[in-house]
Amino acid sequence: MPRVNEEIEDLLTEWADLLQIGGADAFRVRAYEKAARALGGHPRDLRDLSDREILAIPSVGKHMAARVREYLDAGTMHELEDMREAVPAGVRDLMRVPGLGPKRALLLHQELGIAGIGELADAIASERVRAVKGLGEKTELNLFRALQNLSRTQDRVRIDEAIEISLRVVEQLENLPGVKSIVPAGSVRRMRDTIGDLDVLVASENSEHVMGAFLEMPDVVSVVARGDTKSSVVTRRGMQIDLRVVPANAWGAALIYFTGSKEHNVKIRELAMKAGMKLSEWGLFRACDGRLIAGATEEEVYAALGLAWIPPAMREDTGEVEAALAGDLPALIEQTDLRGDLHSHTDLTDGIASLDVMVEAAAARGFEYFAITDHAQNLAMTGMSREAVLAQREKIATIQLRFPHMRLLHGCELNIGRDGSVDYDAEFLAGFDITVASVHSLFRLSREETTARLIAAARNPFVNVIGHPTGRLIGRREPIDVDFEVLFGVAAETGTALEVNCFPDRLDLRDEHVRWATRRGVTISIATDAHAPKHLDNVRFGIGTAQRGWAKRSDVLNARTASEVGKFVADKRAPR
DNA sequence: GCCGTTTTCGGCCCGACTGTTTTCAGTCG
Repeated sequence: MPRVNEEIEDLLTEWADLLQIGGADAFRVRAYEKAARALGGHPRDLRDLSDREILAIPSVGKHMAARVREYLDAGTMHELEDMREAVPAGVRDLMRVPGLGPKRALLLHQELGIAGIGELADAIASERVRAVKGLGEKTELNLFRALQNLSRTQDRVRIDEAIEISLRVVEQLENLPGVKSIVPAGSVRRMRDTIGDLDVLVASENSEHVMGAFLEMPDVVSVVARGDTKSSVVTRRGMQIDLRVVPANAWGAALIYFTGSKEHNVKIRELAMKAGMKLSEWGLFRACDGRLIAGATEEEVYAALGLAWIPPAMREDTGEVEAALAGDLPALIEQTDLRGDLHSHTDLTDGIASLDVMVEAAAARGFEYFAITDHAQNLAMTGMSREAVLAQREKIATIQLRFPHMRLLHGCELNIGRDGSVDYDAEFLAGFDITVASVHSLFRLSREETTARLIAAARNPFVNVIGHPTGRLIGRREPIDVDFEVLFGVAAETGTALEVNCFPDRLDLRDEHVRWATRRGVTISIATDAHAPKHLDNVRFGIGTAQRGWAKRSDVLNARTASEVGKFVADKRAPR
């Protein structure tokens, strides 16, 4: 169930859409959108705020505050109900079709009585759309394609796939004459967990070659837009790729613009405006005479706005601009800060590589320590018996001799039972250097039962890390329903770390939960859960997720030394 | 509808591309 903050965000966003369809003033619409975002992203639960505190939220004025209050008290916003009456259901749905905004959605409803995506498809099939004044054959064809694409790309692409596709585009274009720089920008650069479409930025004084090559890439099935500086294509699997070409002196400004997010861009453009400047992808200019102030690098553009350089992962307008203005941007965790990995598997359980191979792969990455955490006995089919555990421990002791610079930790991934209990008895658990405990079953329990289950595990003195705490599998399995505020409180109190699992289809905890957890004082473990040597490279996705959650080095367990990790474990085991 | 250490009224982010237009509205990011 979403937090009340998100419920209110959804309602005000819907309200903004309905206003837009009704032809309301664009700035009024934007006021609703801004308020929706401000309320949805507010760190505290709106139920816990006084009226005065709600009114103090930026972009929330007395009208919005009154609506929030009405919703909190009565569970409804009566004016919104009225709006819904006025705009036929389904018209708003039409706006999901790329190429259809509020104006055309309303036009299609007024002229053809269309009130839904299915009806739109029928109207296109019977060539009625082209007959509407202001639309035409081309528009009809574009809408047809957009509808086809919509069904194909319901699912966003995972970050790892998106990076791979971007790099293929880069490879095909980087050696063309005149290309000075080329990078994937957009949400890939911000390391979002899933990606809608790809943005690639090129620095070149002459866009002709690169544009031509882009439009003719083998994977391209249709060209959505083509221009001198900007083109968009759709690939065979339905992914849209935008290419933007700018001169080198605008590189920084364009990189900011094209990295986004949109909300971040709007925020810093407002900042520029207030300071008598104008920011666009072409540079930062003096408003009075249009003179260029900055543009070649991101750093100089941010600096001219009075901001430190903001890491791409933070650019979501969730407070980073304010933090940069105040000069207290956090120093984010970097991949180079990580000293080891605290979650990995071998072919003793469900990994595909032997202990030796995994250890060698970890050593090759320069780790100072490496925990082997194969599955505990209760995991059907693959879990380790006690004998297998002890045999592995002996083997690790032998291998350790070959790796004097990397401390091997013998750990285990425990299974959290329905009641929060884990495998083995206390005495046996005490033999491990560290443990990870994870939910591997019963993902659909109630929030109460799930929360109780996880806090019971967290209170176990022999549980050091909760692995992939929500169990989500992106695009395949919903997260378990847990009261995070309670879980984070207990994790902080008991000295239990929560994992940021680096698998690109997990990224669990996710970005916003990392931020919430670390704010509550929870330690996180950025762990690969590697089942093969190449999985150790997934750490960059975990780092991206942690950065999106504003995690600092001090928040991260495996950024500490081996002896500090040992102390983290010992402290929890010590009787209080 | 929100906001203000220049303003309580008059502003509000910026530019590219498309299609159906005779000069620009709509959409997108």
